[in-house]
Amino acid sequence: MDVSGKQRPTMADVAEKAGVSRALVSIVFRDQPGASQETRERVLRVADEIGYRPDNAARLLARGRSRTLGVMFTAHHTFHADLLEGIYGEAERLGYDVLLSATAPGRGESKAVESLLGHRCEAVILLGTDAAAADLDALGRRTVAVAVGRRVPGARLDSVHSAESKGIRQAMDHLVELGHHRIVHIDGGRGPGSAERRRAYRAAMRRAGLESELRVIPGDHTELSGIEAGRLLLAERDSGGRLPTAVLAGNDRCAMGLLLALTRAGVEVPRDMSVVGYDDSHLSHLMPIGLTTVRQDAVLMAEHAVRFAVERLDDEELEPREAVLEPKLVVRGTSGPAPEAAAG
Amino acid sequence: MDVSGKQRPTMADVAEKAGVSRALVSIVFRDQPGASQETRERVLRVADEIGYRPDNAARLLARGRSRTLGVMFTAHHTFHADLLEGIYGEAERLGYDVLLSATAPGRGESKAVESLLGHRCEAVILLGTDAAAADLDALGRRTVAVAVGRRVPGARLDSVHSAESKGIRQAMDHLVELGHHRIVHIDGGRGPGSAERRRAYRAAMRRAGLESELRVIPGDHTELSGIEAGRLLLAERDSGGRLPTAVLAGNDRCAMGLLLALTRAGVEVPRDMSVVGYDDSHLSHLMPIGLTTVRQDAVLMAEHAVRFAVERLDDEELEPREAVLEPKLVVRGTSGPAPEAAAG
DNA sequence: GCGCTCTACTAGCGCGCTCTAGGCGAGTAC
DNA sequence: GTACTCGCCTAGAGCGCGCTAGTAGAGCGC
Repeated sequence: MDVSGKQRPTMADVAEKAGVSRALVSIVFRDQPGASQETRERVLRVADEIGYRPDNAARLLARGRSRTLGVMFTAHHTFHADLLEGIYGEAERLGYDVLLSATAPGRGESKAVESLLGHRCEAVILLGTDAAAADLDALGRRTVAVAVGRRVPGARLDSVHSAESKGIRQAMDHLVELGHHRIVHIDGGRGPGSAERRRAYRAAMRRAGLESELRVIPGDHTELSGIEAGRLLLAERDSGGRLPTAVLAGNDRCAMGLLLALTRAGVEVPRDMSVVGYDDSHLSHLMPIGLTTVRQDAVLMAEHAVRFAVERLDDEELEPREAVLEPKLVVRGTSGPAPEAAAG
Repeated sequence: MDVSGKQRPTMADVAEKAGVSRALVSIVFRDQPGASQETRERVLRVADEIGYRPDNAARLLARGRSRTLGVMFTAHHTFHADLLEGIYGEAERLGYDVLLSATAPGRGESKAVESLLGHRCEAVILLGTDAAAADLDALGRRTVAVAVGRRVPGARLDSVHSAESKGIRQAMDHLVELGHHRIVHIDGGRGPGSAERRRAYRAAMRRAGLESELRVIPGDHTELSGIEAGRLLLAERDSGGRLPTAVLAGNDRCAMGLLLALTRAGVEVPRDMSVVGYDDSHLSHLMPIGLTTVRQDAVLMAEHAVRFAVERLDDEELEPREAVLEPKLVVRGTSGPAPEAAAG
């Protein structure tokens, strides 16, 4: 009866077995008016019996709309994982399905996006893209796109990011107030938001009259870059230099790596050095004394991104919009008074 | 000309503009024989001009097969991120597309799987599922499914996992050889592989004549559980107890959390305590002195999983198979001689 | 001339669904 | 009676593609 291979049952099978037309089955499954309660129940029962499930591909095709959002993310970024949770929630609320596509070594952003578009996503949400602005502009013209965590001035797409400069300014004010002078920044290379953070760091150093101490160590938003920066600083100390009293990391992952390198080498945080991260990803809460970091509300960002996408789907003519969320410094245990200040 | 909304161009548009039939365009895009080189180039050029891209939904529908694998994973698991990379690679090699669906708070495994199936994935690969064996069996009967990182004896699906007991045995042998007696295991609750690891730990302790020291602290494969276990141990020490000399963590994330808790509290690893992880995820390489861990080759596991899925798609009648990969202890910096042994 | 093969191409059905247009019977109004 | 509505249901076109069957034309042998 049923053993004839794993042939998916179709609407026609349900219709036949329930003694109604295909159209009626369709109505029932779309939960639309036009069928009696009795028939509805019978159809659903039969469908369940023969294991029928609507075929999305056919559905999309027939409907013309897929009500599916594509999300590009990077597998190893914990902050992206935080964002994903928010995206799933908001998308479900708005009646959209979500498809994921990861970037990974050997699988660049364009491949990931192509895959999504090929699966008929109506819009793509890019988490932390580092594509050229021109490419993003082109993408935005071809389809509905939203960039998260990154400003893309002039490009034809919506973006959601936090006011990087404000976040950095808060962090820097915090450190300066604690008496820090030698404040080093490990940056995020061409990662999303890095340019703004770097700029804000420089500005803050100047404003505090610390231009002479200004120093940016190149990094890339991974634990490894934090570890390497840590090693670099420790090596400098060992060859007679002085450690900075505070480090402003490019993000939490980087801060995490740095902390590991430091604690391993016996540098106590925050007694000997303060460390501030950026993101407030899952990691930051986890640490025993907590990472002082600049909070970007992942859920809020995610919700904005989804809403932008959906609103633009409803009205293609919308001008590109930009949501700039207020970041907020969260002081936890990794920042404290500067050693000099404490010593005298 | 082109401004008429964001209407996706179809094959017919390309055909018309190139002055050929739809079928020919189809041939060109499927890279099939039956078109002259000249025509091929013209069609591709035209397609590029008007921004045509094949519509997957229609494609699947017409073809009957989607050649798409669905992967369920958990957003915050770094080991899953490692697996994903391998999956993408192997799937591409075999000509399959990959669709991702994450589990997250508020989005259980069944939801994630339904989403994949709804998008016409031919097979689903479950990374670290903790679903009941009966559910997995049902899933395996309904579609082609592969469970990664978990044994599912008796269920109608393929599985790929490592020989947990061997891995644990190697780790335990290593610790015992180093003179450790008080070896505690933080387990992974009902997480994949946990039961086997727990059992193997117990067996190893017994074999080493250390039943009296046997102790399992409940955990759940997250950093947090490592931190909490760390706090617990430290609290016990502070109220007069003794720290274990070694901890066998449920996975790397847990080991990571534990290390953070320990180093924060001034417990030096491996001088005061040895820590061994499980997975050899990205994290483990990153740490300055490196985490001693049991290596599960993510890429290899991923490749097996993809191949199992594809092979079963080609031959539905295959008996359920199980790939058991040899794990391998990787000794890095977090394990060393037991304190007592070193002291005397 | 015929039949044959080979290459380059096309017509048109069908995948499983949505959705518009409409049918049918019963009720309600006049 | 006609005219209209309303609730429940169906016929059938079409979504964008893949694919089978077939055609047109060139070349070649006899």
